[in-house]
Amino acid sequence: MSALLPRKFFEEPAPLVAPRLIGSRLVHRVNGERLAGIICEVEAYEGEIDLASHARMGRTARNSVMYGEAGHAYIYFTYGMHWLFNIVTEPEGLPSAVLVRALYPVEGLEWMAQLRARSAFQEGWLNGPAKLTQAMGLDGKLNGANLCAEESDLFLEADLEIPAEMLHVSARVGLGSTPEPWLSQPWRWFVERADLIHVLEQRKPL
DNA sequence: CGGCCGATTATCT
DNA sequence: GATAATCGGCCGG
Repeated sequence: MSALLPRKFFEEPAPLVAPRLIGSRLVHRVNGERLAGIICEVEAYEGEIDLASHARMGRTARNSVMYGEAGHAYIYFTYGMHWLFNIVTEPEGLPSAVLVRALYPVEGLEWMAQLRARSAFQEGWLNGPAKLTQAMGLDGKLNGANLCAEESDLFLEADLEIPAEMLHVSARVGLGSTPEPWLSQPWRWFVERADLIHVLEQRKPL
């Protein structure tokens, strides 16, 4: 049994929580089966001051879970067709979240294949924020879900230590006309050569 | 390869 | 009425 990431883990600024999430395991229990992937790309969105964040215009119906307790799921719909999955950070009242942009698939690959039949390659199933929600079966029904409760069907487990040389940082992507300095803020973290994660998995001590 | 473009609709001005 | 924390297909070099 792996350890559930506790509430405390998430009660910090998103740019601190985001890199620590790399290597942890996101699990969705569906029909008694586990769908799971190792987090290998994230972005931080921190506070109303961050002009790339949904919270930049203050609290609205859509972004309200960002203002709530840390360790809940913020799942929103965009581009008329895609769901994106975020993890809320910071204590209540401070709107912050970490967008999960890529996973490496490790459990429930058969189900993922069903959910994402159109992609031929397993490698490509979870390497994008909208692709991973589709493969993991995440959508608006799970918006606000508590990720830290024992009985939750969606949660995170401590898992891999990613070697520092595999972890990279860059500006966030897809922000359009966001003004500086927010456009260039180095708040994206990702694993280069995510395919090597399966080697790390096999080396894991029991 | 890389870059451009259309899809499709909830949300906010 | 405009925009969007994207994706996949199509085009040209």
